[in-house]
Amino acid sequence: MVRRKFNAPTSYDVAQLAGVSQAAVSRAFQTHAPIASATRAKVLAAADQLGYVPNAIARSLITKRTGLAAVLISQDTQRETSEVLFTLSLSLQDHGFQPLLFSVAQETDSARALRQALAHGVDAVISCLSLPISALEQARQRPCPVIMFNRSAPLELASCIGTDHAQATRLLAARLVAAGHRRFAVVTGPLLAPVSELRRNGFCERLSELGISDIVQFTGDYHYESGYEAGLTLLGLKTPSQRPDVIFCVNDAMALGVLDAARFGLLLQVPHQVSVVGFDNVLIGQRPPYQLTTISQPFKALAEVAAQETLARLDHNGPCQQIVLPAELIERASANLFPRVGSESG
Amino acid sequence: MVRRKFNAPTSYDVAQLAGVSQAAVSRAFQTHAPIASATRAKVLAAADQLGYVPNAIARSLITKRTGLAAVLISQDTQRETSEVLFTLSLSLQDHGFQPLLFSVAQETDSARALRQALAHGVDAVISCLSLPISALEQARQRPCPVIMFNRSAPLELASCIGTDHAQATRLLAARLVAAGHRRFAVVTGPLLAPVSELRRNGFCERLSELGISDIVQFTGDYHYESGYEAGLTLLGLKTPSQRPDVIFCVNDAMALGVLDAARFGLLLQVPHQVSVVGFDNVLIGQRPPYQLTTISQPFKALAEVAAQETLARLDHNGPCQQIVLPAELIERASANLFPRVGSESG
DNA sequence: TAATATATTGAATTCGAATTCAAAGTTATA
DNA sequence: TATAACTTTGAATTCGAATTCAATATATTA
Repeated sequence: MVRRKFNAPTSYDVAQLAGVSQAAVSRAFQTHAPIASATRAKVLAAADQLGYVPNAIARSLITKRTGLAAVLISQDTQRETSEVLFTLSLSLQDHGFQPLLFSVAQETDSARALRQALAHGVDAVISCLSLPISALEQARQRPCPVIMFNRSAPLELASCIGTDHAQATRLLAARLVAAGHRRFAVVTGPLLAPVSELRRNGFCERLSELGISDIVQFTGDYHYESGYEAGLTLLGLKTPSQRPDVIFCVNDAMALGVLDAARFGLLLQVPHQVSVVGFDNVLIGQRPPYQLTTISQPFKALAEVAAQETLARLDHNGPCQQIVLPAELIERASANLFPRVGSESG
Repeated sequence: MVRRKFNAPTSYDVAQLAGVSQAAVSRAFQTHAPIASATRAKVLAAADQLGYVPNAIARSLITKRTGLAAVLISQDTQRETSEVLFTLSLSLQDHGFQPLLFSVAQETDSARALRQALAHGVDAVISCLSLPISALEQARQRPCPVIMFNRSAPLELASCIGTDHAQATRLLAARLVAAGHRRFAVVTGPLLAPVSELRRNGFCERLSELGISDIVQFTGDYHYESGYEAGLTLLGLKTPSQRPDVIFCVNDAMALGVLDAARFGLLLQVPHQVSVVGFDNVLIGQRPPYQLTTISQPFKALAEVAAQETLARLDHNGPCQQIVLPAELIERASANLFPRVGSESG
């Protein structure tokens, strides 16, 4: 008696039942293989009867394709963005890839995650984490294409798909100035957090171009609590006339914190006494108690582009591309943002 | 010139450089293989020099282990639970498994997802989706252990790890009655949604045991908007005396909707005129504008248990287990929930 | 020292599907 | 009808590491 660890039938079992060779079975399950349709029908019938499905492991050993796409994320990048992950998953699946998740506790563990992904034979890597050059070079010599998602990298080493954070905050800055705001404060993420930097720099540079340079800054950590603290600090001044009349937070979680600090902590009127703007368009921001003005990233489109880029890099051996998509300003009641007059180019 | 699609060195390359056989290389990378430590050192040095890492695909073909654990989720099960996914990922990774994600648009697509997972040769399946018996049987005959996460299944076919939803809502019901509430309303998820049923049934059964049977019900869809609608419907009665004095929603998203409908839509005082309770303990519920009383699932513990159960089923060929962990009541300002007198056993 | 037990070793085989290649079958053309 | 051109087929090989098994080397015991 043959004793297999797996009971799953193999191509030989199917071949025997269908009265053909193993090669025929293999061909029956491919789209462009030379096989008579009658033969294929016989094979598929036999396969169906046995419940046969080609073994993906054996297949990848010879085709060098696993159908796996590594997705590198960290707790932080995932926190407000299960939306990203889910959208990305669906897009990847639609294009024939299964997302293999590599979660790291800290973004600095990204290199190890990449190495593991390569050992698993993934066809491509989609990284929501920054990666050191050395890691990117390891991937290239495989070769295994890397697609950075909202992160940057040298274009000869990886494709970069992302939102145009800086452009979005440039437009926001101009819009706020046009609406009459003059005293600005910015709440950022941790120092050196790449996305935080992009958003802040776009905002501050445009303000500076418009002649506003004394911008109060507060360094937060992306979380609600640090936003709350920022709100108390920035708005709880002895001399109210010095108080910023608008606070821009580089993400929504902190903006919600600022809002609550302003209203519940300091009993200020929003947006009458202070305007608050966030970035991310999290669900809760659109609810009645918050009505947060914010910027929305085109995640669906980005995920779709990332999946397509994965295909392009693999199938057509395409070059690394940089693709940035514009974000959208969502106007709600948390900010005075009067209708703009004329067009404003950031 | 040898032309390989992958440039990665193989065990033969390492063997040649180290002056040993391919078998020796293979053994050098295993923990309990018979090999002299001097030989292993030679091999590892050569491997290091070439940047060799064992090819996981080839290894799995013969070992029948891929190190992959499928995680089945849907948009709904993921919506409020990126926490689950992340915690689960970390636990699985800690135990040597890499989570392979299968996202489905609807829970009814779960069988197809399971079939795909099996074709990918996953070592185990962790399903946050209900699965039809036929699918579970396919998995068993592999054999590939299945662990249901907050879903039920016949215990001879799958392990079931989950929160004790019914017990939690039973305790809640008793607690609300003890606090003096008498007119109850329940907002549920879609009809037949398994978790929604567990939560509602526990709640209603306990109320019924305590002599309260006329409980108003509203069928929602788990989303904020349906909660808002529920709030308007349940609380916007012509005769305020008929109004429920407490509304229990089977998840937080709907509870937030009810809260906003009560306060902003109908200008009612919470919890003075109506108490609202949810389930899930989403982040935003703990913020000042909501202060939602809710029930918190022990996700970290559940994820850890699920990962351990995966190991137990695989390595020790253990039997399917059912493990339920208690949930915790989080008391906040959205509900009148006076200190209980004496102990209450649900 | 001889005999036995133990530790290491490498050649050959295995896992399961895809692919190569030569042979056989089929159809189209002269 | 003979020939060329194409289609279909299966035997054999391949992918890369793990394992089996017989052979060799080393250590232990009598």
